[in-house]
This record gives sequence, C-alpha cells and structure tokens, in this order.
Amino acid sequence: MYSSSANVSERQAAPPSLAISTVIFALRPSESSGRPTLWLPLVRRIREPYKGLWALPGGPLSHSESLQDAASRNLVETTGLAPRYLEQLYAFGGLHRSPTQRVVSIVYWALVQPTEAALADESENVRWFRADRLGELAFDHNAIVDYALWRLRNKLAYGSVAYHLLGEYFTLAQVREVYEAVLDRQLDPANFRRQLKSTPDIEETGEYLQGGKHRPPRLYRFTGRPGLDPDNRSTP
Amino acid sequence: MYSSSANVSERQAAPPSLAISTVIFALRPSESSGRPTLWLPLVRRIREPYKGLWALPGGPLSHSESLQDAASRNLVETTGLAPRYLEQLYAFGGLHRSPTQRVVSIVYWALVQPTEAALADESENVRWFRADRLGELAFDHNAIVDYALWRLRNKLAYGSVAYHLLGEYFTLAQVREVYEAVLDRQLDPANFRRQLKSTPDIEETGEYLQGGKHRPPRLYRFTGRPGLDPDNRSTP
DNA sequence: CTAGTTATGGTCATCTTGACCAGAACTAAT
DNA sequence: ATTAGTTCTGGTCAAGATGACCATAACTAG
Repeated sequence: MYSSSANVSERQAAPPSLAISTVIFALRPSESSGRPTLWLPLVRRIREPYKGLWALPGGPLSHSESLQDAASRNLVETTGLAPRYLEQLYAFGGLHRSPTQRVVSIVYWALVQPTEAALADESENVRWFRADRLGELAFDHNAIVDYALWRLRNKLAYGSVAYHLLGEYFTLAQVREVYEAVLDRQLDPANFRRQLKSTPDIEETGEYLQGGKHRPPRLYRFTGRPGLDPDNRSTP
Repeated sequence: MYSSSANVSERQAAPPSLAISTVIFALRPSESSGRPTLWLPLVRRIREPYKGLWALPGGPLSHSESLQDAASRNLVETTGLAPRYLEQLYAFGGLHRSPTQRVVSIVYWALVQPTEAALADESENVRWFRADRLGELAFDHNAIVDYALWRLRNKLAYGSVAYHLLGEYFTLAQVREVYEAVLDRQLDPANFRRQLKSTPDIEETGEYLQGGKHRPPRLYRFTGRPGLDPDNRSTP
C-alpha cells in the first residue's frame, strides 16, 4: 500500500488505458471439405509486447468516437468491410492482460457477409484464419475469441444472427449450413426447415437458386431487424 | 479534423476516463402488499453534475484492482454487503453521458440476499428504492437500470439466478414469488413446482418451514454454482 | 432413360407446457 | 371437536414443440 496522501505515486494511480478490439466472423468455404466454416481476420503485432504474434484488430479509443464507432472503424481499417452485425461482447480488464501496462479492452464482435469477406483486404500483416485453428495469439486473445464463439453459438440457438452471415437471398440449406458450421453438428434438413418456416422474419421469394446438380431450392429473404445495443438500446 | 501531427490537441485526445458502476438488486417486502419486490440502493450526488440527484453507486477504476473487484468494492462501500452474485452488465460509452467530460462506465449488476439487505447501511446519502419507482436519476442511469432489469428477467427465465436473491434454505413458493416479482406476472404453483423439480441443482431437505397458517412447505437448497465471468471464465 | 442428389412435405412417438382438479396438512374460528 | 380457510403437493389432459424417419418431387450427369 502506498501513501493515502496525493500525488506521490501519481504515475501508479494513472487510470488504466482503454482500448477497443473486435472479433470479426465470416463464413468461408473450407479448403478441404468446401463446406462453409467460420473465419476471422487477425493482425500481426509489429511492436512489443508479443511482437510477431497474431492479435485481434483494435486500438485505443479516440476521444470523439463512441465505443461502437471505434469498433466499426477497427473493422473498416483492417478488412475494408462494413459490418452487417456488430454487438458489444465484454469488457476485459484483468490486471495482467498486458505485461507492460494495465489496459482495459472493450471488445465487440461482428458478422460480415461472405461475398464481402471474399473481397476483404489481406496483406503481410492482416490475414484470415479458421476460427478453430488459430494457434497462439497475443495477450488473452485466445480466451476472448473462445468467448466470442460461445456467444455466437448462443445467439444462434435463440436469435436471428445466422442471416447476418449470409447474403440478402439464401436457401434454407445455406442457413442450415451456417448452423452446422457454428454448432459443429449435423441437423436434420426436414426438421430444420420446419422450424425456420415457423419463424416470422423469414420470407419466401419466388426465386430459385439454379446451378446445382439437383432440384433447385427456393430462395428466402430475412426481414427482421437486429436489436440495438443498450447504449442506444437493447440486446440479448 | 485536427492536425495529424502530434501534441497540438493533446488535451482533446486525452483518453476518456473510466469508471465502474454497480446495479445492486435485492428483494424486500413491498410496504403495501407485503409481497417481495425488487429494490436497489442509490447514492446521492454531492457534486456537479447532477448534484442532488440519485445515481448508481460507482467510482473511478483504481489502477490495482480488477473490474470485478472494483464493482465488489462499490457494493461494500455503499451497502456494507457482500454480493451473492456479481456479473458484468455492459460498458456504456456514449459521447454525451456526462455533460462535463467523456466517461466510459463499465457497469456490473449484483444480487444480494434479503436477510443481508435488511441490515444494509442506509444514510442521508444512501437510500434503497423500489426498482419500478425510481424517478429521474443522474446521467443515463435510468437506461442502465432498465437494461439491468431486462437482463435480470432474461437470466431468470433461463438460468439459475433466482436463488441468489434468496437465503440458503427456501420453499418452492418463495422461488415462485421471486419469479412473480421480477417477471411481474402470476405463475401456476403446481406447474412451477414441476419445472423446478426437474432441474438438477435444487435439492430437497428434510426440513419444513413452520409458522404459516397452512400446510408447512418443504425447504430446499440450491446446489449449483454460478458461472464465472469470461475475464476469468464464462457467462450466459 | 436411369442413377444420383438435394428439396420438400408428411407421419409418428416423445417431451414440454399450460390449464385445471383434488386430496393433504396445517391454522383459526366456531 | 368440527368446520372453514389456506397453501402444499401430486395428478390428469389437451395442445404444442421436437426428433427420427420416410416418400415423393425436381433437378443434373451419364
């Protein structure tokens, strides 16, 4: 314990620094099976600590932007993409997250569309990885990604996030593939279709997807709205 | 936009300050009906801004404590209570939450037991209020409480938080009263009991609660563990 | 024209949920 | 002592949701 009078350990008492990071998910076909899989972009650390390791995109919170704006900016700067879904994940503030200084990270997670994700920037220091094969990341970022995955699975099970990983038009089988990729288990096509058809915010179109080697599936469209964050408003 | 060179608007670019606040819930019998109701403690602002208004307990994050420790300290300092349940709620970081400076608040929510809550400190500047009759609070604290209530209702519907508002031993009817108070609707006693009995982490004891004007109900005990936060580990 | 594939609609048994009934076990009042 | 009043507790029943599974439709590839 240091003195209770002031100014002595001023540097010690300086407020922890505040950063925003973002876990960005997108579906990409697996190189091996071709089935859609979860991928996310990471940036290479070019400074100590953890220089050379991969880390979540992020940076300090600037004075004039909201938390969500900062997360959005992360997204644009590292991938060039606009998020289709962006939600606060958690504030990580453990004492020893960074070896050099105390830093509190407010982490967001985002979903982007595959069409866009295919065009995403990639470079020497930005690369996409399969979510289930990340290797060792900087700081506590492995734990953060794990938690983001857990949250994604949860949201998927209840809510309406799956559609934000797909384009505007999609087949019910594509939705099922999203679920299978994220939950990592097979689902019965017929039962899954029955469930989706009973939800309100998914709408039949007159269009069919051509080009497969089989009966062309009908295309659907998502009509629901994602809930807002509580800083503006609610979220599950 | 200001210059991209450095130091000029240094004060402008100073990081937003970081605070921790805590929404503390406890059950207390309503003065009118006597049924248990949700209450929470607030502290009176003794400085500008919002001087004189009631606000959530909180304060700046000190350099040497974790987020959760800071929330715990809030709790102890304002109520003298140890939390039975403490979880991160959300990080609020809108640009204009405080009129005087940019401040990011990481908010926790807590549940405490009624026995303890009855003993809780109360003073000129600390008072308990019914959660549904708060009046106008300082900053965006009304919105924060609303969101905490929403989260509580949600967690209740799934999880195992109800027990943290009760003592170690409780009757099934008491659990039902918690649900009825939080969800604000009547539940069928027989059906509710059936559901509870099918959950694993609630254990029959041989004891009965005496003293009512009717058949004495059996006492139960909660045996589950609350999930840890992801900063240490997981949470729903 | 046939085999292969997925799409789509359907059945059936099982589980869960909500509405409701009835006896059990206590207290309070007559 | 008996009865009325209360909640506790176990049960039934119908409606709805879920999972396993089957059959036909509609396309492509050979």
